[in-house]
Amino acid sequence: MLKISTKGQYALLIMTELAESEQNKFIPLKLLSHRHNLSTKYLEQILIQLSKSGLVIGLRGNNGGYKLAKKADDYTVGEILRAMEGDLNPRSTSESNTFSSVGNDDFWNEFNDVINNFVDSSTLEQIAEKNRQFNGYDYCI
Amino acid sequence: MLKISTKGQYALLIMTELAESEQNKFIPLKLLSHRHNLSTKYLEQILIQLSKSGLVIGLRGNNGGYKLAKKADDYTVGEILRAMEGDLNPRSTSESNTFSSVGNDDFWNEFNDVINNFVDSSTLEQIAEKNRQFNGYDYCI
DNA sequence: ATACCTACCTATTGATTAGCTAGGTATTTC
DNA sequence: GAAATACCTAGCTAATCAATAGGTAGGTAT
Repeated sequence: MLKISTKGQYALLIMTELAESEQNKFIPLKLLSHRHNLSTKYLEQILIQLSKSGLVIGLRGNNGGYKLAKKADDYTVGEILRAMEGDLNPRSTSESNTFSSVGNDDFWNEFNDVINNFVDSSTLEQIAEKNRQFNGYDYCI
Repeated sequence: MLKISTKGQYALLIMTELAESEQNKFIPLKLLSHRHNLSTKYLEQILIQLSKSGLVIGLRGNNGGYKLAKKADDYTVGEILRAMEGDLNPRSTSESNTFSSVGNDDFWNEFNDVINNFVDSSTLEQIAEKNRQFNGYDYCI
C-alpha cells in the first residue's frame, strides 16, 4: 500500500528527538514515550531494534537510556527507515521476474531509485535543525 | 512497508499490454491472464476496478473484452496505481498530526511530493513504447 | 547487600490487509 | 438460444500491523 509503518515513523521521530538533545545525553525510554504520547512498550521494541542495528546506544541502570551512536549529520533518513522496514523497494523484490516486461521493469527500477535517492539524501540533522529553529522562534520571547 | 501491492503491479502491466495492442481492440480477460500466467479470477477483480474507475472500457459478449478508455499518452502511472491502491502518501494521512514535529512533517510532505511527482510524470505510453522497441529488436530478424 | 532504575527479551492478541478462489448474474454476438 | 464475455458478491488463508503483557539482565545510588 506504499505506506511506511508507524514503526518507521516513530523511529524517525524519536531519532530526531535524540538528535536535538544537548550533548547527546542518555534519555530514558519512558521520557521519550511520554513526551510524544506513544505506548512505552511499543516504542521499546522500536528502540531495541534501533539499538541492535547500531543506530542507537542503550545504557541500563540509573541515568541510563538511549542516545545516538554517531553525529546526527551522519544518519540518512534512509538508513533509519530501512532499519525498521527492511528495504524500501516499492516492488516486492521476489516477484520482479516472474511476470514483467522491459518497460515495466525500467519503471519499477526508476521508481525504486527515486525513493531511495530521496531518503538517502535526507539527513537526520536536517530535520533536527528545522525543529530547533522552530522551537527557537516559538519559545524565545 | 512501502510496497505497491500486486494489484497495482498487475494493473500497470495489463494497461501497458492494452496500450501495445494495435488499434485499441477489445482484448478478453482470459487472453490477458493466460499471456502473463496470472489468475484469471484475480485479474478480473483488477480489471473491473479499472473499469469502474473509467480507465478501461469493458464490453461483454463475443468479441468483447477490455480496451483503454483514452490514448496511452493521456495516462499517468500515478492515476493507474492510485485507482488500485488509493492515495500514494507514504505516511498514513490520519496520523499526520497526532504526533509530529515541524521537521518531520516537512520531511514526510517532501517525501510524498517526490513519490507523486514521479508517478505523475511517468506515462503509460513511455512504458509501452519501451516494450515495443524491445519486441521489435527481439523478434524482427 | 539491596533497592531501584533502566534496557532487553519473548510471547500473545485483535484487527486489518493481501492475494487469491468460487459461484453466480447480466449482456452482447452469432 | 447458445456461447462468450464482462460484472457481481462472498469467502478463505496467510501475513502483517499495532499494540499489550510479563518476565530477565545489567547498572547505580544508598
